[in-house]
Amino acid sequence: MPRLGELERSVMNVLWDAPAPLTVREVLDALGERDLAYTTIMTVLDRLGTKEMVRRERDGRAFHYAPALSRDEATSELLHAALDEAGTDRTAALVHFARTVDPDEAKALRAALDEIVSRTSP
Amino acid sequence: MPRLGELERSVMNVLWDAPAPLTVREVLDALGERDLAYTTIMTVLDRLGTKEMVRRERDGRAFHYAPALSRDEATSELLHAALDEAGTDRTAALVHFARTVDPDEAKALRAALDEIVSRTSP
DNA sequence: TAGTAACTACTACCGACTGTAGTAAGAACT
DNA sequence: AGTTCTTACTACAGTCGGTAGTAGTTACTA
Repeated sequence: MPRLGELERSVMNVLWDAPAPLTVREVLDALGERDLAYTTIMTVLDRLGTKEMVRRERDGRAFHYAPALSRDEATSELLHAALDEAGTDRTAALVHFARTVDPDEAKALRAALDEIVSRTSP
Repeated sequence: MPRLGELERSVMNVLWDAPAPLTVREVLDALGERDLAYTTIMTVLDRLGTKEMVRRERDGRAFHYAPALSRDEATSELLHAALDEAGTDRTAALVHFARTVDPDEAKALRAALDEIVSRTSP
Protein backbone atom coordinates (compact mmCIF):
# COMPACT_ATOMS: atom_id res chain seq x y z
CA MET A 1 0.00 0.00 0.00
CA PRO A 2 1.45 3.37 -0.95
CA ARG A 3 2.11 5.93 1.68
CA LEU A 4 -0.55 8.59 2.19
CA GLY A 5 -0.02 12.26 2.81
CA GLU A 6 -1.74 14.26 5.48
CA LEU A 7 -4.57 15.53 3.35
CA GLU A 8 -4.98 12.21 1.62
CA ARG A 9 -5.40 10.54 4.96
CA SER A 10 -7.96 13.12 6.06
CA VAL A 11 -9.96 12.42 2.96
CA MET A 12 -9.75 8.68 3.57
CA ASN A 13 -11.00 9.24 7.10
CA VAL A 14 -13.97 11.16 5.78
CA LEU A 15 -14.76 8.33 3.40
CA TRP A 16 -14.33 5.74 6.11
CA ASP A 17 -16.63 7.61 8.44
CA ALA A 18 -19.34 7.91 5.82
CA PRO A 19 -22.03 5.25 5.57
CA ALA A 20 -22.11 5.48 1.79
CA PRO A 21 -20.01 6.73 -1.10
CA LEU A 22 -19.56 10.49 -1.16
CA THR A 23 -19.29 13.10 -3.87
CA VAL A 24 -16.41 15.52 -4.11
CA ARG A 25 -18.60 18.21 -2.65
CA GLU A 26 -19.60 16.10 0.29
CA VAL A 27 -15.98 15.38 1.10
CA LEU A 28 -15.21 19.04 0.76
CA ASP A 29 -18.00 19.93 3.14
CA ALA A 30 -16.89 17.32 5.64
CA LEU A 31 -13.49 18.97 5.60
CA GLY A 32 -15.11 22.32 6.22
CA GLU A 33 -12.55 23.52 8.78
CA ARG A 34 -9.80 23.53 6.21
CA ASP A 35 -10.85 25.98 3.58
CA LEU A 36 -9.83 24.00 0.52
CA ALA A 37 -10.72 24.39 -3.12
CA TYR A 38 -13.14 22.02 -4.76
CA THR A 39 -10.51 21.01 -7.26
CA THR A 40 -8.04 20.24 -4.50
CA ILE A 41 -10.34 17.53 -3.26
CA MET A 42 -10.81 16.32 -6.82
CA THR A 43 -7.09 15.99 -7.26
CA VAL A 44 -6.67 14.18 -3.98
CA LEU A 45 -9.48 11.77 -4.75
CA ASP A 46 -8.01 11.19 -8.15
CA ARG A 47 -4.63 10.37 -6.66
CA LEU A 48 -6.23 8.10 -4.11
CA GLY A 49 -7.87 6.36 -7.04
CA THR A 50 -4.52 5.88 -8.73
CA LYS A 51 -3.25 4.40 -5.49
CA GLU A 52 -6.27 2.12 -5.46
CA MET A 53 -7.34 3.39 -2.11
CA VAL A 54 -10.73 4.54 -3.38
CA ARG A 55 -12.98 3.55 -6.20
CA ARG A 56 -15.58 5.70 -7.83
CA GLU A 57 -18.86 5.10 -9.51
CA ARG A 58 -20.77 7.49 -11.65
CA ASP A 59 -24.19 8.58 -10.48
CA GLY A 60 -25.76 10.97 -12.92
CA ARG A 61 -23.22 13.55 -13.85
CA ALA A 62 -21.22 13.27 -10.64
CA PHE A 63 -18.98 10.58 -9.24
CA HIS A 64 -19.32 9.01 -5.84
CA TYR A 65 -16.21 7.86 -4.05
CA ALA A 66 -15.87 4.94 -1.67
CA PRO A 67 -12.89 3.43 0.11
CA ALA A 68 -11.44 0.43 -1.70
CA LEU A 69 -10.64 -1.20 1.62
CA SER A 70 -11.81 -0.80 5.17
CA ARG A 71 -9.92 1.21 7.70
CA ASP A 72 -9.00 -1.99 9.51
CA GLU A 73 -7.67 -3.56 6.36
CA ALA A 74 -5.70 -0.47 5.53
CA THR A 75 -4.13 -0.28 8.95
CA SER A 76 -3.43 -3.97 8.94
CA GLU A 77 -1.68 -3.60 5.61
CA LEU A 78 0.36 -0.78 7.06
CA LEU A 79 1.34 -3.06 9.91
CA HIS A 80 2.39 -5.77 7.48
CA ALA A 81 4.40 -3.25 5.52
CA ALA A 82 6.14 -2.11 8.69
CA LEU A 83 6.92 -5.69 9.54
CA ASP A 84 8.30 -6.30 6.08
CA GLU A 85 10.83 -3.56 6.65
CA ALA A 86 12.27 -5.67 9.43
CA GLY A 87 13.82 -8.04 6.92
CA THR A 88 15.26 -10.61 9.26
CA ASP A 89 14.07 -10.82 12.81
CA ARG A 90 10.43 -10.36 12.00
CA THR A 91 9.58 -12.45 14.99
CA ALA A 92 11.90 -10.55 17.28
CA ALA A 93 10.30 -7.33 16.14
CA LEU A 94 6.87 -8.73 16.86
CA VAL A 95 7.94 -9.78 20.30
CA HIS A 96 9.27 -6.33 20.96
CA PHE A 97 6.03 -4.89 19.70
CA ALA A 98 4.00 -7.19 21.94
CA ARG A 99 5.87 -5.91 24.94
CA THR A 100 5.26 -2.28 24.14
CA VAL A 101 1.66 -2.34 23.06
CA ASP A 102 -1.05 -0.94 25.28
CA PRO A 103 -2.26 -3.58 27.80
CA ASP A 104 -5.87 -3.48 26.68
CA GLU A 105 -4.84 -3.78 23.10
CA ALA A 106 -2.53 -6.60 24.05
CA LYS A 107 -5.48 -8.45 25.46
CA ALA A 108 -7.57 -8.00 22.36
CA LEU A 109 -4.66 -8.99 20.20
CA ARG A 110 -4.04 -12.12 22.20
CA ALA A 111 -7.68 -13.08 22.05
CA ALA A 112 -7.64 -12.80 18.29
CA LEU A 113 -4.45 -14.81 18.14
CA ASP A 114 -5.88 -17.48 20.40
CA GLU A 115 -8.51 -18.06 17.81
CA ILE A 116 -6.28 -18.30 14.84
CA VAL A 117 -3.54 -20.29 16.56
CA SER A 118 -5.97 -22.84 17.91
CA ARG A 119 -7.54 -23.09 14.50
CA THR A 120 -4.19 -23.62 12.83
CA SER A 121 -2.75 -26.15 15.26
CA PRO A 122 -5.66 -27.66 17.19
CA MET B 1 10.29 7.71 13.75
CA PRO B 2 10.74 9.28 10.36
CA ARG B 3 10.37 7.27 7.24
CA LEU B 4 13.55 5.92 5.68
CA GLY B 5 14.44 5.72 2.04
CA GLU B 6 15.91 2.72 0.29
CA LEU B 7 19.53 3.65 0.67
CA GLU B 8 19.04 4.92 4.18
CA ARG B 9 17.58 1.57 5.12
CA SER B 10 20.48 -0.28 3.52
CA VAL B 11 22.88 1.77 5.55
CA MET B 12 20.93 1.07 8.71
CA ASN B 13 21.07 -2.62 7.94
CA VAL B 14 24.82 -2.45 7.57
CA LEU B 15 25.07 -0.72 10.93
CA TRP B 16 22.72 -3.21 12.54
CA ASP B 17 24.68 -6.13 11.19
CA ALA B 18 27.96 -4.75 12.48
CA PRO B 19 29.22 -5.71 15.92
CA ALA B 20 30.61 -2.24 16.56
CA PRO B 21 30.30 1.31 15.26
CA LEU B 22 31.53 1.77 11.72
CA THR B 23 33.28 4.51 9.84
CA VAL B 24 31.97 5.99 6.63
CA ARG B 25 34.51 3.97 4.71
CA GLU B 26 33.47 0.73 6.36
CA VAL B 27 29.85 1.35 5.52
CA LEU B 28 30.86 2.18 1.98
CA ASP B 29 32.82 -1.06 1.71
CA ALA B 30 29.97 -3.08 3.14
CA LEU B 31 27.80 -1.63 0.39
CA GLY B 32 30.38 -2.69 -2.18
CA GLU B 33 27.88 -3.97 -4.74
CA ARG B 34 26.44 -0.53 -5.20
CA ASP B 35 29.19 1.66 -6.50
CA LEU B 36 28.50 4.75 -4.44
CA ALA B 37 30.61 7.78 -3.69
CA TYR B 38 32.18 8.20 -0.31
CA THR B 39 30.34 11.47 0.17
CA THR B 40 27.04 9.84 -0.64
CA ILE B 41 27.42 7.65 2.41
CA MET B 42 28.46 10.68 4.41
CA THR B 43 25.33 12.50 3.41
CA VAL B 44 23.13 9.54 4.21
CA LEU B 45 24.74 9.03 7.61
CA ASP B 46 24.34 12.71 8.29
CA ARG B 47 20.66 12.59 7.45
CA LEU B 48 20.23 9.48 9.56
CA GLY B 49 21.82 11.45 12.37
CA THR B 50 19.35 14.29 11.90
CA LYS B 51 16.59 11.71 12.09
CA GLU B 52 18.17 10.38 15.26
CA MET B 53 18.51 6.95 13.81
CA VAL B 54 22.27 6.87 14.29
CA ARG B 55 24.67 8.57 16.63
CA ARG B 56 28.31 9.20 15.98
CA GLU B 57 31.38 9.47 18.10
CA ARG B 58 34.70 10.85 17.11
CA ASP B 59 37.68 8.52 17.13
CA GLY B 60 40.81 10.32 16.11
CA ARG B 61 40.04 12.28 13.02
CA ALA B 62 37.20 10.04 11.83
CA PHE B 63 33.71 9.44 13.13
CA HIS B 64 32.23 6.09 13.96
CA TYR B 65 28.53 5.58 13.46
CA ALA B 66 26.24 3.34 15.47
CA PRO B 67 22.49 2.75 15.34
CA ALA B 68 20.62 4.80 17.90
CA LEU B 69 18.14 1.96 18.38
CA SER B 70 18.12 -1.74 17.68
CA ARG B 71 16.53 -3.20 14.60
CA ASP B 72 13.78 -4.70 16.74
CA GLU B 73 13.08 -1.39 18.38
CA ALA B 74 13.02 0.37 15.06
CA THR B 75 10.59 -2.11 13.55
CA SER B 76 8.47 -2.04 16.65
CA GLU B 77 8.31 1.73 16.43
CA LEU B 78 7.29 1.42 12.82
CA LEU B 79 4.51 -0.90 13.90
CA HIS B 80 3.36 1.56 16.52
CA ALA B 81 3.43 4.35 13.97
CA ALA B 82 1.33 2.26 11.60
CA LEU B 83 -1.10 1.58 14.39
CA ASP B 84 -1.31 5.26 15.23
CA GLU B 85 -2.49 5.96 11.72
CA ALA B 86 -5.54 3.91 12.54
CA GLY B 87 -6.91 6.70 14.69
CA THR B 88 -9.99 5.02 16.03
CA ASP B 89 -10.39 1.29 15.83
CA ARG B 90 -6.85 0.53 16.86
CA THR B 91 -8.07 -2.68 18.39
CA ALA B 92 -10.04 -3.67 15.35
CA ALA B 93 -6.97 -3.09 13.23
CA LEU B 94 -4.91 -5.28 15.53
CA VAL B 95 -7.48 -8.03 15.34
CA HIS B 96 -7.41 -7.83 11.59
CA PHE B 97 -3.64 -7.95 11.69
CA ALA B 98 -3.69 -10.98 13.99
CA ARG B 99 -5.81 -12.84 11.50
CA THR B 100 -3.51 -12.13 8.60
CA VAL B 101 -0.14 -12.66 10.16
CA ASP B 102 1.93 -15.72 9.35
CA PRO B 103 0.98 -18.66 11.60
CA ASP B 104 4.45 -19.13 13.03
CA GLU B 105 4.73 -15.47 13.74
CA ALA B 106 1.28 -15.57 15.28
CA LYS B 107 2.49 -18.21 17.69
CA ALA B 108 5.52 -16.21 18.71
CA LEU B 109 3.44 -13.12 19.08
CA ARG B 110 0.92 -14.89 21.24
CA ALA B 111 3.63 -16.32 23.44
CA ALA B 112 5.03 -12.86 24.02
CA LEU B 113 1.58 -11.53 24.73
CA ASP B 114 0.85 -14.35 27.16
CA GLU B 115 3.74 -13.14 29.20
CA ILE B 116 2.83 -9.53 29.31
CA VAL B 117 -0.90 -10.06 29.76
CA SER B 118 -0.40 -12.48 32.60
CA ARG B 119 2.00 -10.04 34.16
CA THR B 120 -0.44 -7.17 33.83
CA SER B 121 -3.57 -8.92 35.08
CA PRO B 122 -2.41 -11.98 37.00
C1' DT C 1 59.19 19.45 3.77
C1' DA C 2 56.36 19.33 -0.10
C1' DG C 3 52.98 16.35 -1.94
C1' DT C 4 49.36 13.05 -1.54
C1' DA C 5 45.75 10.63 0.83
C1' DA C 6 41.79 10.58 4.04
C1' DC C 7 38.24 12.78 6.23
C1' DT C 8 34.64 16.35 7.30
C1' DA C 9 31.63 20.35 6.16
C1' DC C 10 28.88 22.50 2.99
C1' DT C 11 26.42 22.87 -1.22
C1' DA C 12 23.92 21.23 -5.30
C1' DC C 13 20.88 18.96 -8.42
C1' DC C 14 17.30 15.94 -9.95
C1' DG C 15 13.20 13.11 -9.63
C1' DA C 16 9.14 11.66 -7.01
C1' DC C 17 5.49 12.81 -4.11
C1' DT C 18 2.11 15.95 -1.92
C1' DG C 19 -0.59 20.13 -1.06
C1' DT C 20 -2.93 23.27 -3.41
C1' DA C 21 -5.30 25.25 -7.06
C1' DG C 22 -6.49 27.32 -11.81
C1' DT C 23 -8.58 26.85 -16.42
C1' DA C 24 -11.31 24.77 -19.98
C1' DA C 25 -15.27 22.54 -21.37
C1' DG C 26 -19.68 20.15 -21.08
C1' DA C 27 -24.23 19.50 -18.82
C1' DA C 28 -28.04 21.22 -16.41
C1' DC C 29 -30.90 24.57 -14.34
C1' DT C 30 -33.11 29.56 -14.42
C1' DA D 1 -28.50 33.04 -22.85
C1' DG D 2 -26.31 33.18 -18.49
C1' DT D 3 -25.12 30.97 -14.21
C1' DT D 4 -23.85 26.85 -11.76
C1' DC D 5 -21.98 22.32 -11.10
C1' DT D 6 -19.01 18.93 -12.46
C1' DT D 7 -15.10 16.66 -14.65
C1' DA D 8 -10.49 16.62 -17.12
C1' DC D 9 -6.14 18.47 -17.57
C1' DT D 10 -2.34 21.24 -16.19
C1' DA D 11 0.65 23.69 -13.02
C1' DC D 12 3.57 25.10 -9.37
C1' DA D 13 5.99 25.13 -5.08
C1' DG D 14 7.87 22.55 -1.06
C1' DT D 15 9.97 18.40 0.88
C1' DC D 16 12.43 14.22 0.75
C1' DG D 17 15.75 10.95 -0.77
C1' DG D 18 19.57 9.47 -3.98
C1' DT D 19 23.65 10.93 -5.54
C1' DA D 20 27.69 13.51 -5.63
C1' DG D 21 31.19 17.57 -6.10
C1' DT D 22 34.26 21.03 -3.95
C1' DA D 23 36.78 23.11 -0.34
C1' DG D 24 39.30 22.86 3.58
C1' DT D 25 41.87 20.38 7.18
C1' DT D 26 44.66 16.74 9.13
C1' DA D 27 47.94 13.22 8.70
C1' DC D 28 51.09 10.18 6.46
C1' DT D 29 54.95 9.60 3.10
C1' DA D 30 58.74 9.94 -0.05
